[in-house]
Amino acid sequence: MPKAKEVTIYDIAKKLNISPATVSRGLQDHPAISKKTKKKIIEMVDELGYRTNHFARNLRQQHTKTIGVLVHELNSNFITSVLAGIEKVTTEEGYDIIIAHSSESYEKEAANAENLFNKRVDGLIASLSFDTTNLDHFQRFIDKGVPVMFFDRVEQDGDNSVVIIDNAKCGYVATNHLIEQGCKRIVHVTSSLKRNVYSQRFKGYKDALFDNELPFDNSMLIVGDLTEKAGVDAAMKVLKMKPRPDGAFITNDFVAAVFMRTLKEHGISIPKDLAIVGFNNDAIGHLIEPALTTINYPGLDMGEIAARNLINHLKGLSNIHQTNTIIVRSELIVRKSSLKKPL
Amino acid sequence: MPKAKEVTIYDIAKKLNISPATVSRGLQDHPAISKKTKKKIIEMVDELGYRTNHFARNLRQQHTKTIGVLVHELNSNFITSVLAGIEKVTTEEGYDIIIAHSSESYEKEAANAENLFNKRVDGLIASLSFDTTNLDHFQRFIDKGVPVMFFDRVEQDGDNSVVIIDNAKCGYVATNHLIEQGCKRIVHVTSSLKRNVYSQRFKGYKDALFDNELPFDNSMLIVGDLTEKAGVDAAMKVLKMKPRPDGAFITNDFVAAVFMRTLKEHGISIPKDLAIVGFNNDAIGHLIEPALTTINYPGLDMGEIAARNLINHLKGLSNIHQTNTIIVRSELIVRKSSLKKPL
DNA sequence: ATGAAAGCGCTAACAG
DNA sequence: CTGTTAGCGCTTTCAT
Repeated sequence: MPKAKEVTIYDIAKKLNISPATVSRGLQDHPAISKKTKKKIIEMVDELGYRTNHFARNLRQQHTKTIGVLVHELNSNFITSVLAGIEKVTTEEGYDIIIAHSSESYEKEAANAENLFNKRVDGLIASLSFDTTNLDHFQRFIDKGVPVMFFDRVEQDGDNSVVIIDNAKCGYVATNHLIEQGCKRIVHVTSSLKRNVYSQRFKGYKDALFDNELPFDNSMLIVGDLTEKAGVDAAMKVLKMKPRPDGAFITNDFVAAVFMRTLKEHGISIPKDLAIVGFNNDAIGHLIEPALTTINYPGLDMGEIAARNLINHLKGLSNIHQTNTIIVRSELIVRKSSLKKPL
Repeated sequence: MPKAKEVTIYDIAKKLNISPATVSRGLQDHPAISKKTKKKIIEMVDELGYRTNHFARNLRQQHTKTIGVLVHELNSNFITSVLAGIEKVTTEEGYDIIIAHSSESYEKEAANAENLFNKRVDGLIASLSFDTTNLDHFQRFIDKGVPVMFFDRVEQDGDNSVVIIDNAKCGYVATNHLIEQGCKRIVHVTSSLKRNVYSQRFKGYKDALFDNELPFDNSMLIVGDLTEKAGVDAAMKVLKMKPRPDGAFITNDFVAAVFMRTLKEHGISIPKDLAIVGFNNDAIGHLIEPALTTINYPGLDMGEIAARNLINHLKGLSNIHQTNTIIVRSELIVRKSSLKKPL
């Protein structure tokens, strides 16, 4: 195990017969350093293989140039696009990110928040886990003046800064599309209504029914988690309902795919007997049969926007607390799973 | 923006009328500190809301207690399970991880490696990107004595420590299964044969053909990347082949799903006309129709093993360079996409 | 069982 | 344009 000593700015300074302070300044492209010395410094850096010691720098500067990202899971298209968006702007701006995921558990989310807090991230971007109901674990950040941006799964009352889509509108559009296709009895398969995204989609769904003078009763609302089992259970429930529903608006593509498969296994024809609209535009959507109508929303943009706003705030260029809520566009993508009528 | 001053061990020391050194030792559970003072320290920590400054500690100790994880992508089941495995043992051991992904690009991989190197991770776990052909960017780690564990996508010649499955065997088993089902003309859809995993699966495929006295020629090998387009292209190629193949061993479930969909769109019946075996056991596999026969391998275990070995090495408990290659189990999961005969 | 003191590598205020 | 100096918060000999 070779143990080559680390090169420091002192080594560079000595070799060049200048002071460490000058080296430090040269390295940061400080305006008050002559081009000549800068060049000499850069050359010596290469020659000696110097690398900055971030710990020394952070210790000194009292900030970390890293931002924490707290998500519920990593395994969806949507989340990975958000991550990509965040990554894009953070690396542009020279920030690092630490990604933590909570596996949809409140405890883990709180623990991760704690950990990121202790790591002293300069800012935080978060999407809440499935069973998170209070935001106490973010209080410490706020108390210390560490800005927090929430995205997608957020707590909207309160004065947090959030980046979201118009979930109510999406729910409305999805449901309305089913109605236009001739559906009269549309179930809604969703997840915990305590989470903003689901409660709002539900609201949009109900509004669409109401506006079209279709009745709603509670048996048409099927709540589960987002697992495979939830999809199967929902399908089994629907199979037992009389009269049988002729449409389903499902809050998640994966669940929709499972739901569809299960119904097909029981001889239901999609979309003829029952039309389906999902949510998220995940890759599975156009691999299953029939291809899944769904709501698309731009994870990449959400990530970029969240990160951009956070960093601008950090740089003092803007204040996060002024632009409280940012809504990004979303759209219905029509595929075969919902088409009872020809286009 | 409130700016509450950070609490340091000096504050604790002062309050307790002891020295900072004692506080430091108390915090690390040093044996030479009395239970009484330890207790007092812990209490004061809670009272003042002290949190360790990792930068000061790292600066002093010259190690970071973080390990870097370099992957090609985040968006597969397999990778997220590996990550979960790594996370499990690293958190147990008090290590942090920094995840970087290269989007299958060599440049990004090299840049990420560089970045992790500069972050001074204590160790590195990596799976190579699609078009990585040389390992120069890891040389710096090795030179500095920073241990590196590769998993899955690795470069096997050379004396790197790797955690892998027996890809050749998997290729053999998959192909053999198709032969048992009565397939005579089996194509192999795969990705760059420069990557060990693909070249070995290819080898297994060829060996199985050979052992069963089936001919192989190059038209049966279809190489692409792992995108949707690759799946479509492969299917189009197969449609034009005469005589038409009656089996396909495909190195990736997603590509297999696209491949299957495309063939079905062109009137090919699966598995009757053409049987398919995929690889990875991704979630799509049992959502598509017919459900996909595939090779399952335990990402979680691979992650745990890689992390465990790395950390043991770091702790001096074992030497990574002795146990060069670790092979974990893998298995064929038979579903309908390959079943020409009843079970 | 505890304390004093030095130093990890860097930056920034101040001085020139 | 450059140097001097102090100090960020922690750990770790070496003393006691």
